[in-house]
Amino acid sequence: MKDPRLLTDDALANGVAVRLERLLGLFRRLSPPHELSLTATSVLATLERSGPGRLTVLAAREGVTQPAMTQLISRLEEADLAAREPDPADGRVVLVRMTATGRAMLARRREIRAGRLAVMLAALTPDDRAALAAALPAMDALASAVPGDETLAAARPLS
Amino acid sequence: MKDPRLLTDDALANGVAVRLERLLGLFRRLSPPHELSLTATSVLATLERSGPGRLTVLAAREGVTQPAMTQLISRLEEADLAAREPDPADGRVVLVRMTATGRAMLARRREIRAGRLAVMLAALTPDDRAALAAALPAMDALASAVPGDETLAAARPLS
DNA sequence: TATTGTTATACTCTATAACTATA
DNA sequence: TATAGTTATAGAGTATAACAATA
Repeated sequence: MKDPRLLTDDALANGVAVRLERLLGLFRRLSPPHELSLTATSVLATLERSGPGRLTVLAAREGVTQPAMTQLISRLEEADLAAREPDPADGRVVLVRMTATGRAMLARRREIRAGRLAVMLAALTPDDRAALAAALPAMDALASAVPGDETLAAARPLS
Repeated sequence: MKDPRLLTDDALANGVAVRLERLLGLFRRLSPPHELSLTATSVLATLERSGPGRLTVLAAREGVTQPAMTQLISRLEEADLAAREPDPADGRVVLVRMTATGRAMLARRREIRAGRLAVMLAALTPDDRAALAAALPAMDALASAVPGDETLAAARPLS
């Protein structure tokens, strides 16, 4: 332990896990209230980031069952936030895509959240803000390291 | 914008919000599956951090209604994770506290989560790990800036 | 016969409204 | 009369099991 800036892997994991737990609570309070479930929001975000995908793949990614995803997509479809499309190559498959309305709603929610977060960030010290800014790429790397985070089209339904 | 390390407040807020959104998904997948609801976990964590508190205050903090909290506490009590106590000073009040079992369960969940996170952190570059370690105090400051994050005993039921 | 998705049914969690007990 | 909490009832969201359609 020659370099005090570096923690052991275990200590860092504990530290990050604890902060994520607390920031999760913060995030929930920052988010516009329950017009949309947490999973629904996550599915829309996935569709926006990775493009249209199979229902089975979406279910595996969100950690819910296939029937649950069927119903969730039905609800999103009813609200005009997502849409089902047939797969020309395989008649059994349903491809789920995001609608323009869904994209707009996601953008609006993010705007509200960012606005509230900006108020809180303004209360931090400049050093803290700089540290957060410097950690953004690392957060991206961490989020991208999630197994199964390829494009939806390529991903398989989990072995 | 003389210093490239510093973003505008709005850009930083957007950046942090986007990362929190993605890391939230990561965190959900890292957590041991649904033996305990997200709100239940959050309540236990709050009780551990801030000590015993009123049911009304807990409800306000978690953003759920008072009846929902009544039922949640009943479930936690049945599982021996939390306990109700009367308030000697006011016969209407119920004080909720955490049990030793609840504390142990929370610790076990964190251990599992940290273990899984350690694997993912090991895949990052040393620079990324250092950036995350350097941002931990800022994350604490951010989480502590949440309005109503005083001790539960002092907090009021939200005006 | 295996795979993709849907339907049927039950359980958990939360909300709103009505109620009880204490201040 | 106001406040703290509970009970009653309804709805959203999820899981498991059984089913239909395509490969």
